[in-house]
Amino acid sequence: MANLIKSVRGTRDLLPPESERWNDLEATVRTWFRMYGFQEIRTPVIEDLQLFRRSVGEETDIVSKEMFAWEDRARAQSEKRQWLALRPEGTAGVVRAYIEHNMWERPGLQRLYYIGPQFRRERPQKGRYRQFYQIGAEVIGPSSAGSESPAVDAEVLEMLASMLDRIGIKGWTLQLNSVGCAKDLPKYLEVLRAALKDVAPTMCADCQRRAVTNPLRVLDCKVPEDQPKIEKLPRQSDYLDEGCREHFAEVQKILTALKVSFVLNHRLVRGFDYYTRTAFEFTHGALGAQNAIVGGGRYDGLSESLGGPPAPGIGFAIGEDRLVMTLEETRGVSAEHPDVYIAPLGPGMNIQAALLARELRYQMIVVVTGDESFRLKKSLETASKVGASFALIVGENEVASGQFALKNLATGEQVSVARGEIGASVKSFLKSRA
RNA sequence: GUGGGUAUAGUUCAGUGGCAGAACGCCAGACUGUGGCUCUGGAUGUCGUGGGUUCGACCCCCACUACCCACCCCA
Repeated sequence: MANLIKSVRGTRDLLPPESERWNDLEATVRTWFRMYGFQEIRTPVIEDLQLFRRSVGEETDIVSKEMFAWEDRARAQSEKRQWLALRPEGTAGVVRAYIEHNMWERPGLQRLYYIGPQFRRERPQKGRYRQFYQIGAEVIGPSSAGSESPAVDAEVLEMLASMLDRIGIKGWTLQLNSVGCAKDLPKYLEVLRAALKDVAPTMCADCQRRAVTNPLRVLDCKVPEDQPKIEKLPRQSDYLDEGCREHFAEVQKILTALKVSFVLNHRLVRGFDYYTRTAFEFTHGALGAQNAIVGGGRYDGLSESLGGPPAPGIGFAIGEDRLVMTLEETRGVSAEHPDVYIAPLGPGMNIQAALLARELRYQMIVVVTGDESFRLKKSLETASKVGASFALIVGENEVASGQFALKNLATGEQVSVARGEIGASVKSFLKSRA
């Protein structure tokens, strides 16, 4: 078994029963989205590489070194050369679709959600995969539709908080910050750079590098010795312009009134260039080093930077892999079990079993069948191993008489039931148990 | 991209410079169409890959690869 083909680095298979847990999770998330008027959008996994360069940002780690990208061979010889990429995040594609399909012409705000895989060529570790899944949502639209309102920020955050509660995530923390806007950010960066010029050389190697490439990331440093120095750096909150400051204050006011708990973290920095004003993260302690389960923020200039109309928006992405991981800390895994295992007995009985199975399935009963070649002993053994509630014996005698042996595998009790009654007696038992 | 750890049956893991192991799981049987419990039997490994040391390597050495964890980054 040495040279079998295996799943490639950073990817994995989701097998039952874990896959069922993912489905459960997605089902509750979908209904919760619906309660807030969100509808699903499905965009391609492949996009034009330029999309991510222009939205996430050329200089970010994600775009500069973590993308799976290749040149489209069909066009390589023509003038219209094109580079394609597997999407590393979901917002860019949604905003691209918003622009491409003139969605600003639709009434009101667009409330869109998506569930799907994202790809980043990182070194895998706990809670970090090269193919990972995000549950994301965006609220986007013209300002006239209210897209810039702090009420939208607050609603999105309140939705997330109650969604996490509903899913059963205990002990999350919401961290909140305002990262400024196109008007005030350049000024803050200037001040920060100036301050770092003196301090950075005394800090850790990473900070020295970040002071040049991405000064905001210095705020995110975790090296203990650097902390006092970072605390003395100028704060972004002191450089927000009037509008951003009021906006942020209003978001907090609503959240407080709604009793959504949060902590302000003026050092919260996000990794994409498009974020403006409200930025946030939901973190959870059970995840090790990769402790963010949700990340998001406002992106008021993104549409325009992609050549679209002004369309302020706010969105987030939940790390579904990490969400499931935190769930496993608190809940047990429950497997799916068939209601009835049909044990065909002897030549020709596979056909009879198929007929009966269809009748029962039409009554929404979960049916799995054995094979007529099996000895009854083996069929019953398999039936109890797969966790079926009942075994239904289908032999020549039963077919001839129309009376079938239905065995309760938990109690061992066996009854003879007329063909038309099988579904009803199975269902009444399942109902009594539930 | 950098550092540390790990690699033996389907799974979780023992193990010794001299014949490859356990538990669980899987398959079969304990007289005909009755499971769970029990008993008996069985299969499955190039001991991650490639080199080296040695009379002899699963074990010692080197390289590679993969996985895990951390840095980095982020969901």
